[in-house]
Amino acid sequence: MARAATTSDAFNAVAEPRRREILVFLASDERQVGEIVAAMGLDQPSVSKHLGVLRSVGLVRVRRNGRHRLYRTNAEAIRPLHEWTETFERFWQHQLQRVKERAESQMFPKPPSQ
Amino acid sequence: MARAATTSDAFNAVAEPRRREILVFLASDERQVGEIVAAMGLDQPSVSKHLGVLRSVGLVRVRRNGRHRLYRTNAEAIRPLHEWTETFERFWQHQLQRVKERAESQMFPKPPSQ
DNA sequence: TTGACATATTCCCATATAGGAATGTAATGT
DNA sequence: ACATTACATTCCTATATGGGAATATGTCAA
Repeated sequence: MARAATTSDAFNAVAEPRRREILVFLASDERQVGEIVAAMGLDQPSVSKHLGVLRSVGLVRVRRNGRHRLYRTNAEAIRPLHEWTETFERFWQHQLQRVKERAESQMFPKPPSQ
Repeated sequence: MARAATTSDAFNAVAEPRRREILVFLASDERQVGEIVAAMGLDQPSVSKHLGVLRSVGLVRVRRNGRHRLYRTNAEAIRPLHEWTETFERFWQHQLQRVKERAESQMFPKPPSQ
């Protein structure tokens, strides 16, 4: 079997770095495609294709305005990723704790027991 | 150009759902490959290959013990994903706020101005 | 040494890319 | 109607995939 499609879910869609950039760029304001092209330094068809992927998994919303199309990030669609990563939060806190404790025991070594 | 390698970063590595399952499974305890195989219902070479991808981006750590290898999730490596998604948190909160306000204005419609 | 066990690696193949180039389509102004 | 602007879509190709099957590697036990 091949790799799952980029359009299969948000995890696959955001694996591409340019798509992450686009999502950040569109997070605060609506933008037309031309603005995204200018900001990303990609050519227009590439941007349109990335937007197509993002649209197909609900990561962006479009609105037509004359001959322009206004895209905006749909932050809600990023929540599942946030929540998945959050399940590991307590573990990396434990790991940091261990690192910290080891560092402190280097600075203030405990006397050998006995 | 083709899609970036699954081994190129954590974003690409976790795009595969079985790898996400493995990471969850290995989050709390060390496990040997055989246990992962049993838990995932994949066959052994597939699991080894997934572990190889996860290892190459630092998402898991291995320790050898006799003929076994003990894998464990390195939660620290998931933090960058968490932090990236976190940049959108305030936006989805705004969006929810707007949805909430619209729902409330349906229940308690404002009188038309003028 | 030989065999059994645990895991990794290699080879195979259908499939999906991302970008580049070219072309299609829809809306506007004149 | 026609040219122009703003996007989307299609075609192309090198490349990486994930699973299955087979095989290699490494470790222990007798």
